[in-house]
Formats: sequence, structure tokens, C-alpha cells
Amino acid sequence: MDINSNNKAIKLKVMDQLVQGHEMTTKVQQLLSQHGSASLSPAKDLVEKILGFINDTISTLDSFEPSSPSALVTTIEGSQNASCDNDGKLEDSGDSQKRLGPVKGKRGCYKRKKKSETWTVESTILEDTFSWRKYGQKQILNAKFPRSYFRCTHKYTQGCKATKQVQKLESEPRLFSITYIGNHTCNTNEVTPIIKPCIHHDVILMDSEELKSPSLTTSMKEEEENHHHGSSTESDMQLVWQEMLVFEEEHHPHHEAVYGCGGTSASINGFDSADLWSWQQYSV
DNA sequence: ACAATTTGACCAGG
DNA sequence: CCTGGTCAAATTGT
Repeated sequence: MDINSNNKAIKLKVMDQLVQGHEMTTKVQQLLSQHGSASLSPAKDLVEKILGFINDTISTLDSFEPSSPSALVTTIEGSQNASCDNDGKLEDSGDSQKRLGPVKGKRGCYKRKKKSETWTVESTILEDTFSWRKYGQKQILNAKFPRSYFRCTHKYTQGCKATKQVQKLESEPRLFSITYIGNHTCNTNEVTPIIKPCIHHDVILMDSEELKSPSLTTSMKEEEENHHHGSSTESDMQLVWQEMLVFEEEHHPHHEAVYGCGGTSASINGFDSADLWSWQQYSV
């Protein structure tokens, strides 16, 4: 237990340092992109490679769990479809369609994943090596742009549970907030199997009441614009991470990439590099 | 003809 | 009851 928590602390620390490195590199990339001169393109390539390496390192680190690695994930997957377990097809036997006649199918029951690994990225680029199928679009309250819902193409053929949500940012319409939910379990023989396109993945646990002060959870929930907590010392980051372990990032109104790790959120300005999967453009 | 997207209804959680 | 997430029929694209 003690050793385990110690290892976790070390892991967090290393992760934090990598995040900072990524952050700085991203800023460099941003600066480079502001200058259109062609002479800088080698530098841009280099920066992109560096980001790739950092992501890779983070993925490696991420897959290294000090101990009891699958505890969280197992919990998550085990409680995914609480509502109904008939393989997604169930006819609800009766009054499921109360509103309208024209609904002939059985829409009664579907899985709603409540807990899964999520991580959010803001980027202008919507492409990667996985194939996705759009399955919905919603107008979100207080949001100018609709949110689009994608699932893995192999959801039914291979049971891949990966989904993502894409939404334009109001503040920066060129940027998309992309939320990845769940890992790909499909066997597409394309490149590396599980690469997380961003820094941290985030496990949203609903029933983690033993963690830390619950007031933080609520304080973060409202839609805000101007509180940028700029004054967190790096040395305290480890603490901050633990403190923020309760946070569920839901939205992030400005042009910042929000990465969550166990509910932690670190913001990175102008994350602009391509993520590793290919998204299909949707137009509003 | 098949595959992907669009769109509105349905459903669960808060 | 409202909102966000999912389903599936209809439509569009390849």
C-alpha cells in the first residue's frame, strides 16, 4: 500500500513534468505556426516529432500502473450498462413508445455509459487512423455550436466501445473540443493499437466519495468564463493534482486543451497538433 | 446496392 | 421536467 502510493506519486510527478514539457513544446509550435515562412517548416516538423515522443512517453508511462492496474478499468467496464442487458436490443414490452405512432423500431433500451475513461483535447484537426461513424448530433444548452457524437465503426463487429464527442468552441470556432470516451478495443491493423492522443486519460468515477473535499467538485461544475487559476506553483503540482482529483471537467470555455487524469485537469493553450485518429468532418 | 450521415424521437440522470 | 446521450428511419453519398 505504502509503496504503491509512493509509486503513484512518482508517476504523477513524472507525468506532470511531461505535461509541462508538452505544454512548452506546444507553445513553441504555436509560435512557429504564427510565422508562415517556409524556412521554419523543418522546425515545425521537429516540434511535431517531439510532441509525438512526449505523447508516446506519456502513453508508456500511463500504461505502467504501480499495482492493481485494472482495478479502475474493470470497475468502469463492469458497470457500463446498468439499465438493460439484452444486448442492446430489447423491446421493452409495451409502452415504450408513448409519444408517437411512427416509431416502429424498438428503441426502448440502450446502453448509456456512465463511467469510462475520458480525455479532452482541443484541436483544429479532426483526423486519425481509426474509423468513426457519426451517430448523433445535439444542440447543447448555452452553446452556439452543436455537439456531434461518434462511435467506432467496429462497435458492432468487434464490440469496440470507443466513442468521441466533437464540438466547436464558441470562443474559437476554428478549434474543436474533442472528448474521447473509452479506449479502442477493436483490431484495426493500423499502426499502434492503443495510443492516447493526449496527455492524460481521465477516469470519471461517480462513486468516489472517499477521495477529497467534495466542495471542489461542485465549484467546478458551473459554466464559467473567467477564473483562470494562474497561481499554482509547480512544486505544489503534486498536491494540486491530488486536490483536483475530484474534479470532473465538463467544459472549458476557452481555447485551452483540457486534459484530465483521474479528474485532474491541466490546461494547455492552443494545443494544435494532430491527434492520432482520423475524424470525419461534420458540418453544422 | 451498400455505406455513411442526418435528424428527430426516445431514454436516463440530475 | 430539462438536458445530454443514443437509437434508428430516412436521406444522401460512393
